Amino acid sequence: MLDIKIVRDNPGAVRTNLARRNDPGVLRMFDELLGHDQEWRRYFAEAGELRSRRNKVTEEIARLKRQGLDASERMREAAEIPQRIKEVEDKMNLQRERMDYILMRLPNLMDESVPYGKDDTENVVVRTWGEPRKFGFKVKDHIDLAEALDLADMERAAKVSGARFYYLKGDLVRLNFAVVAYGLDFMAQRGFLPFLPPYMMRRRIVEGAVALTDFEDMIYKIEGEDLFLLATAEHALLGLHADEILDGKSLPLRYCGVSPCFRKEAGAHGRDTKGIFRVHQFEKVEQFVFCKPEDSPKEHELLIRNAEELFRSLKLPYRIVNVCSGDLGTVAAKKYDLEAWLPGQGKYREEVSCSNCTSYQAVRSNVRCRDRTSDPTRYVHTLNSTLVATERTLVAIMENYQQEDGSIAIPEVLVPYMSGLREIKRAK
RNA sequence: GCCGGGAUACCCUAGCCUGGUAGGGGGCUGGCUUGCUAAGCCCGUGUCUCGCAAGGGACUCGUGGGUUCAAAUCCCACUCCCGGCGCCA
Repeated sequence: MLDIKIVRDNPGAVRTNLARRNDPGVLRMFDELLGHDQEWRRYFAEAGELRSRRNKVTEEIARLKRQGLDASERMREAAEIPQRIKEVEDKMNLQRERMDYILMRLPNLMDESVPYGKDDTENVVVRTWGEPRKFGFKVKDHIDLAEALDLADMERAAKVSGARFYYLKGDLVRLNFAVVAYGLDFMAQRGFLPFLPPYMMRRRIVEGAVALTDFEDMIYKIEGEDLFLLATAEHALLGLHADEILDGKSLPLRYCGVSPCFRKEAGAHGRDTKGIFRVHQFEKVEQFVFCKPEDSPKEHELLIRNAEELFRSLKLPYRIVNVCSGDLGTVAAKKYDLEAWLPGQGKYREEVSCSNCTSYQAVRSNVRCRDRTSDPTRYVHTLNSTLVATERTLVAIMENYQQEDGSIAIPEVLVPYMSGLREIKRAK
């Protein structure tokens, strides 16, 4: 959510930035917002004057009564004010509701370095690491590998739970948790405090983190309760400090969360319908940072570097893209994706998404900071990045580490987390 | 799930019964004073809004309603915390 004060101070600059979204609806909403804000302030001032008068008369009544004098004339005068206050407040609240409606739907301001583009085909590659491996045999995709080695059961998952669910089996289950455990150690070594968050959250907390359009498309609701299934640990980590004023000296707060992630992904039909690349649940180790506004660009670079180091340690070739304006989404001011090379598809595919959300989530969730209690408060900046998301990373490992005999080698760094197992073969 | 107690500013706490300017302590901040392992005193300390500014005004006692000229205080609903009982991998 945009900070209304920033909007008031620089309406022209904010409008120019929003115009880069190339969405006429956004500009229309923005212009409406300015109108509602002016009206709101007018009614706000009027209500303030009325309350001021009422307070003065009320004080006078209290004074007269203390002195044992007759206050009935004053009380008659005061009696008519509450009705008028209510009328003005109703008008004021109507304007406020319309403002909030718009503010909850306007996207974040984009960073200047975001490239202009219509969709994900126009993201800009900023660097590439590693060479796609040359295979001396016919390469399989992860679906064929899983089937040949009996590492997953998609058909029975469809029977039990529907499309886009899966059973992992055998050593692939162990590899899944090896990746999580490795990721967790990796983060702890870098001073990120690990959290295992609640897997369900109230609406207020989710709304503090995501755009409302994403809400319906992505989040599972618990029937009959004000609870929603976690789509990423990011949301729960942000919610940790909702409505708090953080001590500036404690910033940056560098956290990591490990959790399952549940996603509806409505509208994604037709893409990646097979296999475990795009699914309704997976596990993820997530990086999350609360920092001072001036520090967010360098924290953003830190988070993407962490993800890169992890993928390098797994020896998975990847590239980093700077996500363009048309693919950026509502919440992030700037986003890097890490795309790993998938030999089975012959493409780089998204494994990691690393966002600088600036103050967008902090305003929605009301997270502020200050160095001294006598200083004014400021909204913090928040950043989040995948470190590693298991099912997608399993796909990358399976396809990149496949061997001519059909088995899959275990990346060196994961061997200790697999009790020394070095390759996954077909069980006898 | 049941019974009882509670939620006051950055932190702690008084006020609630009996409605009438939210008081005290700590912390932080700025200032003043005194010759010294520091102490004392004073201003400030949340949100919104009007104003170039100086400075006004409103709001804020867990949340939302209600009663009243006036609500931290009375009434209703809800949330969370603490204690006891019950249930429980």
